[in-house]
Amino acid sequence: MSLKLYNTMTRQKEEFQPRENGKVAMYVCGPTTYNYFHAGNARMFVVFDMIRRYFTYKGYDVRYVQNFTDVDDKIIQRGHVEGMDPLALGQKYIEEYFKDAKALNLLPATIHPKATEHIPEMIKIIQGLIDTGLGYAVDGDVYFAVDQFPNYGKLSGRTLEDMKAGARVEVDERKRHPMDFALWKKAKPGEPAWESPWGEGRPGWHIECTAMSLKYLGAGFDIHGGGEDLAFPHHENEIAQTEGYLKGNTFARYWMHNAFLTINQEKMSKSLGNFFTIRELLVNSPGEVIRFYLLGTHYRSPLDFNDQNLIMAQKGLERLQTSVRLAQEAMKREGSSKKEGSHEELLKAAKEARKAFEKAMDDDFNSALAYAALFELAKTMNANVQEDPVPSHGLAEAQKTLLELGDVLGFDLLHPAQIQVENDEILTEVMDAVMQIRSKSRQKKDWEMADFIRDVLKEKGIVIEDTPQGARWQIKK
RNA sequence: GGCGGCAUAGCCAAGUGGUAAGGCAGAGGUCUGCAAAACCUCUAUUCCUCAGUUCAAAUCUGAGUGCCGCCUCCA
Repeated sequence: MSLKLYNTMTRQKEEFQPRENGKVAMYVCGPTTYNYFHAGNARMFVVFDMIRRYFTYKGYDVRYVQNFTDVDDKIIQRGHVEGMDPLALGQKYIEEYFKDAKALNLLPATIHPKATEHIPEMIKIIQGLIDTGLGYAVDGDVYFAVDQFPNYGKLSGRTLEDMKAGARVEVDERKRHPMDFALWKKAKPGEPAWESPWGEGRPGWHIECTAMSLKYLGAGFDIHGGGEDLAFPHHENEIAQTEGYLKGNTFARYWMHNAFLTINQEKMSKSLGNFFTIRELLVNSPGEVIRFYLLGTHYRSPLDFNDQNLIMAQKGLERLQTSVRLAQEAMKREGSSKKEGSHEELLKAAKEARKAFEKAMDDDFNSALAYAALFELAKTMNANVQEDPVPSHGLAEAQKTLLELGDVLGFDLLHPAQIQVENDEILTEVMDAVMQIRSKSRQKKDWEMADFIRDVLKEKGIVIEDTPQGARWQIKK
């Protein structure tokens, strides 16, 4: 039952050993809130949400911290463009984040700290770095001296020499080393600013994660995650400043990075402008479909985004939802099968699905492989659901397992829309009447009328299906 | 220039030494007044190319080709 995960730091899969028995402390880099988040960001959120859920399933008490970068150059720039106070803009998109997160069924983090609420903690760390010679102030800016930190580059597997050779950026003359990065930025007039020992300014990008992760998780916490583009420079710099501040103690024990979402094989990014926000995608696709699509590929493989893939995901998810629906309908029917064989087959299938599911997820969270376990179970359920009488006992267990495992991946296979319909008394009564009328037509072999009713309702998004046990209907958008 | 990743059926996608999961699409069949759903059967002698290691390779090694990412803000 051991769980293996790929650690970017060591470039191999390692057995997960928590810092503290039975507990997992993880920090995931959250969004910079200057816009709605896009599908690429969503992949990261969904992947780590899935990881978090699986740890919980395994019995760990998970403390999950995801920050909001609510002050930074892009927010200031965007605020300027929109004629809005940058800090207010940052808050606005924090609120919008939660709307989209809900649609994707992302669990709220244990703590969602904001950069702007942790300035004093950051100043303290920066001061500590200056005191030990790892940081230096120049004209109101403060930089981290990378050549004073022995293992700079250990996460991304490069050396200062490598980077010097490949430097593509104009070097700020005031820096002691070209790769030195900002811990504190002096404010220009009109920019959001906080008082500090070096004058008015704002924190550099990396320092917030150091301050907030140390505050809420403490040194040497278990997992630090993010998109693979964060490995360098963001996480590299976090390691340097944090372990420098901690006098060499380990910052985080496992580093996890998800691969990108691509569009036409190219990285989807705000910089390239080739992105879709989740808000836009939600107009045509339910959040659960987007989620199903995002987890259908292992998190460390690139995933190409297009409409066809989204449609395939929708069909796949519907298959699982249909299976649950069929099982529920079957169990409502009278009687229970005497045939032990069906019970046995279902119980065995449930057991094997769980086993295969766990095996897949234990191997570096292979959600794509875990899907196969769900589909196999659904297939066995479907094959037994038509039996009359119904093997209720085995079916109930199988359905329970399918729902539970689906939930671990963040899918509600009970199909919320359907539940809503069932709670709508008027709709249910009207539909009962319509179904009776159609049933009469069919008894009189008035196929024209029966088909007409079916066609009209289909246009309204209500699908009627005739079965040996009678007709049934469901909402399908 | 430095560092790293990927290449599996029409499409998506698992599989890292033992003889190709799963999904979507497609074909045939069962059921059905028809339709839908579901079920059954079929759909990669083969995993970018070439060479090598091995009893055995999609999996390991080397060379090559193609695509992508990081090195600058980026999930």
